[in-house]
Amino acid sequence: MDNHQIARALEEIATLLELTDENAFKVRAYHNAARIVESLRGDIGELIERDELVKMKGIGRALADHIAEIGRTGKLAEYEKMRASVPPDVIQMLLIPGVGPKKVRYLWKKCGIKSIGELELLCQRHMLAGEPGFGAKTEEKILAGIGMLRRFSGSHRLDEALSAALDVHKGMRRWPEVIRSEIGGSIRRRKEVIHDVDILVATEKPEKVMERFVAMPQVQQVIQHGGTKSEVMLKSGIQCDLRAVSEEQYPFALHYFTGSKEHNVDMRGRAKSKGYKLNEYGLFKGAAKKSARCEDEAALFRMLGLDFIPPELRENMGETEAAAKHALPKLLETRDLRGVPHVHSNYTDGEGTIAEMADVARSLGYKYIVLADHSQAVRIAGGMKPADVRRQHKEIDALNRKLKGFRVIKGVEVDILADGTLDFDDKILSSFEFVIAAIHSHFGQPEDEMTQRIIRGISNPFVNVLAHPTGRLLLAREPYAVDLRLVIDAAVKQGVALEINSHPQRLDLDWRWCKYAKDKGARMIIDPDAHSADEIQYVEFGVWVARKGWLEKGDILNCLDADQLLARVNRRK
DNA sequence: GCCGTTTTCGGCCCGACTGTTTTCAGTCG
Repeated sequence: MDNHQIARALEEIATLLELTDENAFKVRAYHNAARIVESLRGDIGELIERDELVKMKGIGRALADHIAEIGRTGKLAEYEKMRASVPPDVIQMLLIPGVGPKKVRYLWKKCGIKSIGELELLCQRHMLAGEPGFGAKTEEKILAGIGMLRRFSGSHRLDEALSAALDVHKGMRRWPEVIRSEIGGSIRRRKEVIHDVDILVATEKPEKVMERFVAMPQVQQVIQHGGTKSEVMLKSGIQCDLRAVSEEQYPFALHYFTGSKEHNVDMRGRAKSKGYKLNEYGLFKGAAKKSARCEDEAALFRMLGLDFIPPELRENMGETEAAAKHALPKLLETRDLRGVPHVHSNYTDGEGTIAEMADVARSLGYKYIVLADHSQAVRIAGGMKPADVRRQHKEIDALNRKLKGFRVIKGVEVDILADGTLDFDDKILSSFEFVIAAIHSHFGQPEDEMTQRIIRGISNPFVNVLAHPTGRLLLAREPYAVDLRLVIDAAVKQGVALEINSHPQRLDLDWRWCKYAKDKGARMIIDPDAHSADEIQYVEFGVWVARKGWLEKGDILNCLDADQLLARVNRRK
């Protein structure tokens, strides 16, 4: 079993333990272990063999043994019986907003309800009110929750959540009661998938702000409406939470509501060990009623002996330890990028002409683009035949003669065919200055076949970059089965860079792999895979991925000028 | 279940909101 499968098994056990009313801290230990295993890069089999899991923080003797058993046998004997005793649809009920393990357990054990459908029926017939802890309002809330669950998946891509958040936030900033405000939560941490929008305001009149918030035109339904905290469902289908604090409390609250939860737990533990109590309202020494003063988040980190931790890093992946040792990376910034690789034109499935794409990139301050239209096999995108390539290269030459201080590099996104050969022969490939290789077909191959296919594809000496290494489409298509570890190792060996495809639908390479790739000596490029001129700005999303992955300027090839970039990649041939 | 520069036992982050409650449990983040 691989890391992901083991993590899922641990999550499942944690959920089962919740339903059986097990010690909450034990439940947390399993959730925590699942997260650790999920973010582990490298071969968990080796760690199991060498019995090194137990050395990791959060995994003790018992969990290490359990993980080993799951890794070897695919299951955990101790929990098989429990799993068999809980009907799978009972677990589904936990997905209903407002329904947690305690309620599910009661409904299942005392009322015999085994599925969301049964629960819905009983609520509609008002047969639940009267049970201890359940009333008419609870029935309404459960029905609303079921409706919400059916209408909305509850997961949204970062670009969609961000634009919904900005829309609400823009309106809010005009209110006279709002002193300052910010979008926090996983959007501020730039996670690729978002569950809800968190907004924080500093104000002296929280009730007034809450009234305005729940009455906003973007609001579809009010879920909660309190004096300092409210939750609504937006018409866009995204849940939006608002918290209000005072000006003095704001930096503490901003840190708290940015998360992640795991980062916060770590920070609070750190505060506690230094004799403080940390919450969203302040940092309190001993039993003090009055908080230490911090004008911003940086001051809060300083109080705890830490360097400022950028929001993207706050995932409890070693950032506080690094901050304590003044060893945080100097993260990549968008202005470090000099050029834009991987843009498409109307030669294939792009909307813009080559000149239009170049113009927009130039107006954004970039020095070059790498045009990379599809090769012939990608019929649906109108892939280029050799004659199209020759025509395109003439057009680029003519354009480059006219452009001053900007360059269009002749590139291609060539398909890796099912057997690992490339869609153009070496003669045509040699006519390009920059070759990006990609998978666009036969996604269903078994893992070892896919892995070998990709490795064979990138071993062609004309290939410079492997595009979107897993092929995932967020919330739409799973990654294809591939051993990314072997692929990254092969890319490093071959001197092939890995793409951080910045299209918000892909964000592939995933940030969780960036650190592994970097440690192995890989280089990355950040590109928008732009199919129209306005998509060039997607590179920002790729920069966020790189930042989440602890990457610095020196890790990214398109922080180089065009000449340096080409000199660098041409060393292969 | 984990963990230890106060601890190998007894802690484990902390608070808002809601609904069903006369003081609190459940849920959520």
